[in-house]
Amino acid sequence: MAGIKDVAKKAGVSVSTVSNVINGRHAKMGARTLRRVQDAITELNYTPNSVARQLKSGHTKTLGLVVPSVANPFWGNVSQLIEKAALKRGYQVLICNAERDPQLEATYMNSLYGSSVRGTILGSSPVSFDHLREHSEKGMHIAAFDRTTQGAQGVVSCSVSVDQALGARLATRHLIGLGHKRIAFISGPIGTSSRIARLEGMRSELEKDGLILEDDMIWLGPNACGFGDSHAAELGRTAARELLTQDNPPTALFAVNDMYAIGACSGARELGYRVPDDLSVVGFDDIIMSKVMEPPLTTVRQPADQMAELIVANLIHTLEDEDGAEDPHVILRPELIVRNSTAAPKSHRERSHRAMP
Amino acid sequence: MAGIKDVAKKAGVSVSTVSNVINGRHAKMGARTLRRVQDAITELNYTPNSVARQLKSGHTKTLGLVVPSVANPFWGNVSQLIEKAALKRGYQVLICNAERDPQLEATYMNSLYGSSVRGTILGSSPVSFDHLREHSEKGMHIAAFDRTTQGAQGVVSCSVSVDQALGARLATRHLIGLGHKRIAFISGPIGTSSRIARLEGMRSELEKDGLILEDDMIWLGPNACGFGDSHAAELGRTAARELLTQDNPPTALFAVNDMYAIGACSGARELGYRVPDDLSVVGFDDIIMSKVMEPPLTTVRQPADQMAELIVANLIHTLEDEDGAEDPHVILRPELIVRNSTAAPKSHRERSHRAMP
DNA sequence: GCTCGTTGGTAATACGTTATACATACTACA
DNA sequence: TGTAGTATGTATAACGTATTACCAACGAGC
Repeated sequence: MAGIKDVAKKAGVSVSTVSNVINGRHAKMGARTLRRVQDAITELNYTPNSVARQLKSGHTKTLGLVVPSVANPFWGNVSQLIEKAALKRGYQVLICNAERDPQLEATYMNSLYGSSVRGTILGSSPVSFDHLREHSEKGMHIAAFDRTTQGAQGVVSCSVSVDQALGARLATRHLIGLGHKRIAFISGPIGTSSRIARLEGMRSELEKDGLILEDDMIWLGPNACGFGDSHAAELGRTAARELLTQDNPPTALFAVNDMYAIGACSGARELGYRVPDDLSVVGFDDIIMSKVMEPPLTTVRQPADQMAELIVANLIHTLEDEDGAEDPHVILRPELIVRNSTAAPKSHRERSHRAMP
Repeated sequence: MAGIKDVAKKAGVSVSTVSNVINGRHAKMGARTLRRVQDAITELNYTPNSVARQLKSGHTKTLGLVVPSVANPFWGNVSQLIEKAALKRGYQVLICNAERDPQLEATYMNSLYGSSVRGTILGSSPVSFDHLREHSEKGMHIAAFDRTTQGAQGVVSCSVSVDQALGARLATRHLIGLGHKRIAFISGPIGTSSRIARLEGMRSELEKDGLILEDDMIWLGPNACGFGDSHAAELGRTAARELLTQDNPPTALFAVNDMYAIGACSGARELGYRVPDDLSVVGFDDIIMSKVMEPPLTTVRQPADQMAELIVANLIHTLEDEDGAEDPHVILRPELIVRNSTAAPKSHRERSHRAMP
């Protein structure tokens, strides 16, 4: 309610002087005047209106962050890490839950652009970037998080991601090493580039051993379902039930992320399967929950804190310097964390036993 | 980059005319002019600058949301529900992770106020509202979520919460009914009103049966620790380890929320305890994970979706109508969800067994 | 022919802040 | 005394939009 003018009037100085005080330009200012202005500010409980401020300056110290949904613990965690990294550099962040919906993403992007945001971080999103091209052309800097930038030339200014295919290969290799031959992949709708990469990584690793990823070993959720991430665990549960009740069920599951994996464990248990004795499960992400659940989940870790730091640093760099980040496209190595949800398949163990004595 | 002026120039009309088109006031406007303006808008790829718009109109259709941390799945979920409820009514929401820190809360509140936000929803926060009084006086409408409004007269305009003490009593009664006598309470730093209410609810229910909540049955985390919610599971794990290794350990745990409960289960297992055979655990919130973990967690459900709807509706109502919401302070009933993490204590079962035959 | 209302549009101003350029008063020095 | 130099402030034009008041043209009714 109180504006800079009110402060000026109360202190008996000009608006400009108050502005100078606010912005720390009181180097060459009378001590008495400075004092009076400060008193007036506290007395009127004055807060500068940043809307007006940014209208003037043309840009905000604000980053957009578009994620599938903060209800998914992975993205909730990432959001917080990104916010912290941004805050450290004097930037705020606007979080948007786009539910992997291109339409929604575009809407949010428009709204961000209208709020003078000129840099936004895009969490795992649809393969195509076409719906965002116009924003990029208008001057929005887009940073891709957790996805390749394939098909995004010119619209994405920087990116940070784990090598998705490698992560999938590590998981698959681990399962193959344990003796599994029939391994299923479970995921929701596979419309995003990171999910495709994980599926293909798994397929290619299997093929190295002459194994083939059959169609009945790929579970991609109900057709055309627009579920956000809130239902991931639920879907994982359904996936396990359907896969395990079919003829010739898998002995191991590779889930596209930890929430699906956790749900799958639950679904398997309901059918009387024990994890890992009767079924091995590998996840992706290494969310906090994975360490703490029963059994602790074998999973592929994404170094979320490091990724958050990098993406924020790079985006701000491209925003502030004209010449862009020195290394705009970072790909990190994921790490396989072996815990207790994986073991040799039953048949294999029995064979080994017989062979042993 | 393209402003309303550019559109006007391109269409050969005045700025005001374009403004009229944008805001749907083209009722009595020449079809040809309208057409030209619309063409110019799409051609220039024009997006209205909402910063300028709100500077003019003085207020934004934006709500603040201050939560401990979206990295906690409960708050992540709540945030998404609140965002959805707000969007439905044409409002955006700004999410802030304040880590239960009064200082940070005040900082965020200032920043929100400076962004012309005049209504914010405050997730479980410190007991005292003193640090927010000044904002309330400046005209910020504050809605309390998941907490009582005690000590908040005049600063909070509406609130939605579950009856925290009742929830704790339901949980405690359930454990007492199973035969537990030595029940521990685990929580992080107990600086928030909802946590105090849960602790006191438990204490009072125990006393109904002549049971006393000893000091060594209350675990409140490391002294003066400023942890946000990211570490809740970790803390729960530590809690269980410390409580179970002391003399005369508890037979049941009531955790202040599900994340602590899940962590506690993990910690107990590491010590060789089986849940629920050797130790019963009850949580609070009923996050998605609770249903899906092993064993499924007995917990006190907060109807998060309903709460989100109510708080948003009430806050917007007080914002738009001068006379405030008709029922500004809603207290809902929590519900005990009995799953598989609770059972009769061992001693009790043995006694029963001996008595049986 | 005159006023009046209607239709389709324009011009000007305000919103709260910042930045630029300029004004004053005082000091130092020739 | 005049000139330059140096502190210390101030006036004012943007920023992009929304609103208010206003204007022109054109019939219609008197």
